Amino acid sequence: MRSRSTTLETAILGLLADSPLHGYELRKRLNLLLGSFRALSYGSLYPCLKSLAARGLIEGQESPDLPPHALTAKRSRIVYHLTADGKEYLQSELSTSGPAAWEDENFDVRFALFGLTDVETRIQILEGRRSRLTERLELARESSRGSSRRLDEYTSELQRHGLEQVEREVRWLDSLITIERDRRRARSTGRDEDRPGTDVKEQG
Amino acid sequence: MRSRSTTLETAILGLLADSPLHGYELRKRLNLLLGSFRALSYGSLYPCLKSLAARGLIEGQESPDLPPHALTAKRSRIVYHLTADGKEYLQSELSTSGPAAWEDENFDVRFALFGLTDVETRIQILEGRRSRLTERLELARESSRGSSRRLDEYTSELQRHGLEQVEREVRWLDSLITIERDRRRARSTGRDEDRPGTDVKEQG
DNA sequence: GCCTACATGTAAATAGTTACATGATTGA
DNA sequence: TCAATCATGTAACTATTTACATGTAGGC
Repeated sequence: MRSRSTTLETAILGLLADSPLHGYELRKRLNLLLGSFRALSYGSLYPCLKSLAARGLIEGQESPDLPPHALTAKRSRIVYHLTADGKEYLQSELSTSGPAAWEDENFDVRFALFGLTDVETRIQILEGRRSRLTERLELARESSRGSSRRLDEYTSELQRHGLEQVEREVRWLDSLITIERDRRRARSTGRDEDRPGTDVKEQG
Repeated sequence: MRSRSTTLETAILGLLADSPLHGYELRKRLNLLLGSFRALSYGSLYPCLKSLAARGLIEGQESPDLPPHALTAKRSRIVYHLTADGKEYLQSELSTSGPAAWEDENFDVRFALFGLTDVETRIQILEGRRSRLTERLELARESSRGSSRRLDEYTSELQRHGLEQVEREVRWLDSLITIERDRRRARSTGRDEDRPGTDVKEQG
């Protein structure tokens, strides 16, 4: 119970907001969610679930219903669902748009949960992320100019490639920002509801 | 002295192979080397230097020479240089090309030190890295096909973007592999020396 | 006088992974 | 019967950052 990563906690709460799940299944979804590689181990997942349960944000109950074709119950699995406190906490987390939301460690998870986030917050996070990346590009170019000794062939190729990847991500963000701004506009000219998220996810 | 990351150690030894440096300066170079962002803190650097010194791979001495315009010595700085053991160790590290060399944590450092690595090893690392990435692409595509429930709009966009970045890196590796194969060919048809690296870095 | 950069270092906190321990179920 | 997948969990280890502690030197 020593780790208290908001990243992992938010990801778990976000998935549980969709449907109740047990640890094993949760892990698979999490690995799918977070870029499909970057495996998360049980050693971090289960302690985190315990911690969330201890704080009353989720509740677990040993699965009562047997799977369709099973004769006896499998190894008892603990299905977790969000409590009212948990829902409230998740919504308050998802409505923040400070620097924490667009740093490397958190951005992916926050983006993956955009379906539960309102348009205004989505735009703020995307713009924050964008300025974070352009700031990096500035620093990198500045330090490569200011550096007295010029770099080794391979080192400079590594840097060039790194910068290119970041530039590409900035363009990706630009296209996303455009889309979200259009959505905001469409929303304000149409119905003027402002409930978070509910009308954003799934339209096909 | 509790951390023994080969990544950081190799990076330090690689930089010291070029010229002796003190910790403060070493950190700046390290941050330049490793993609120009991803700052490394003193809290990991200094303990690592101590550990390397304790194992006899590097040696530190309080700077004897004053900077040109100084009246008194600045706060004593400790300039580290590679020992004979350190050089040997570094060369043995740089001649390995196993999976460890192409995993995420190590690849960048190994690539940045290609100037001290021989052609054959360079090619093996690049090819290993390439197959590691294509393996990931396979897994990701497979799991997205096999997944029963289709993904949320934002989640699938995140995945699409992630896959695109990896695909791009594969093409980058392809071009590097081509270059290195040409070099190997040029080398074998020309002079047939096989000393590692010395004739690869700096030709302008 | 104060802020920035230089310079070295330690202790505690953070965020995980790996290896271990246990055991049921399913299919070849 | 043997391996793979399902399922939960703990202890030890790895690697790192953050905050602290200390002090010098140069510019405004």
